[in-house]
Amino acid sequence: MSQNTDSTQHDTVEALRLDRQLCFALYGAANRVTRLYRPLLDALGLTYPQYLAMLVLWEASPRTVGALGEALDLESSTLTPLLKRLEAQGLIARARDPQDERRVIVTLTPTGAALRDRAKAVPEQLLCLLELPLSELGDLRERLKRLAV
Amino acid sequence: MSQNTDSTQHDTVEALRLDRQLCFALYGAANRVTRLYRPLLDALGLTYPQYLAMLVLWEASPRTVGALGEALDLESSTLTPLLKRLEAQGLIARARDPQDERRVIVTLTPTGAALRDRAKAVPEQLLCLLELPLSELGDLRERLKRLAV
DNA sequence: TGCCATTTAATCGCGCACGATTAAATCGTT
DNA sequence: AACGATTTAATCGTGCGCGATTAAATGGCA
Repeated sequence: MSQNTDSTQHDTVEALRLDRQLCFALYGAANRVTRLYRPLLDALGLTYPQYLAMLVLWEASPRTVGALGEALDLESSTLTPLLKRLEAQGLIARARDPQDERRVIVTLTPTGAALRDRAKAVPEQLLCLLELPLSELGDLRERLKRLAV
Repeated sequence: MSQNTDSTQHDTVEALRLDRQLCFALYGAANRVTRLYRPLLDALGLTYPQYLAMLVLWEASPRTVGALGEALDLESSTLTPLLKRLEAQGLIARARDPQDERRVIVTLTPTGAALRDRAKAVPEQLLCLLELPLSELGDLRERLKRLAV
């Protein structure tokens, strides 16, 4: 019985340690990468989530808030304030869709579209900071995309 | 020249798209995993970062705030309020180190230590939700740990 | 001993991130 | 046409996460 108890306790220790490593690795990596982006994005006046929103808009500009939320996997409770800040910076415009007044259409302003030129150096700069071989990058990305669909 | 311009523009598009995929995959995966933990941790009355702090404390209980911050890679500006909430729940105690009044020592209360029993089911539950083969898990963890040291 | 540099947490302000709720517009069905 | 269900953003409250600053204790050195 003493052996049984030991084994159970050992399993608990192992399970919790494993869990710590798994989830913590993801949590820590995300925090570290955000910190890595900060100095690069400061120059553009963007936060990391704002940069992500701009990346999505640079690919296709007039988008509804809902479509942005789908692309970024974010709720309107997160997006609405973020978009208001981008609007206050003059990078985007927000307007109700005349066809369907429930929707809000987000459009890049000329300033917002122009920011793309200054942003194009960011990916390479970040890659340098990451010190991750390009070969591993694609593989890691695919694994993460599949994680917790 | 037109070809040169096209090629440059194409590179920019590609770089920004790649960047979006790389950083976004990490960002999205971290958000999704946090959302996945939420219902499991609600039962324990913990948030995900609070759970991480408890995992660290369950491994070694009297720890300074600084040591916790090192283990979790978090600043005191994040940890102090989080620890105050754990203290308010009766899971930990915070006290100045008599040997060095600058330090604050964090100790598990009996309640906090006992919570470990109820938490031991969490890793397995999460693994089920993740639907990630165990074989991939360790590999992913190692890659993430190396990411952006 | 006295004094300046360093260490350590705490505080403050800002910007996410989310669940729950609300409000308005649209849709469907009768 | 009417009215209940659904869709869509916005709002609210809570809890991070961080950089910058502050305050207190300690250490080191003349």
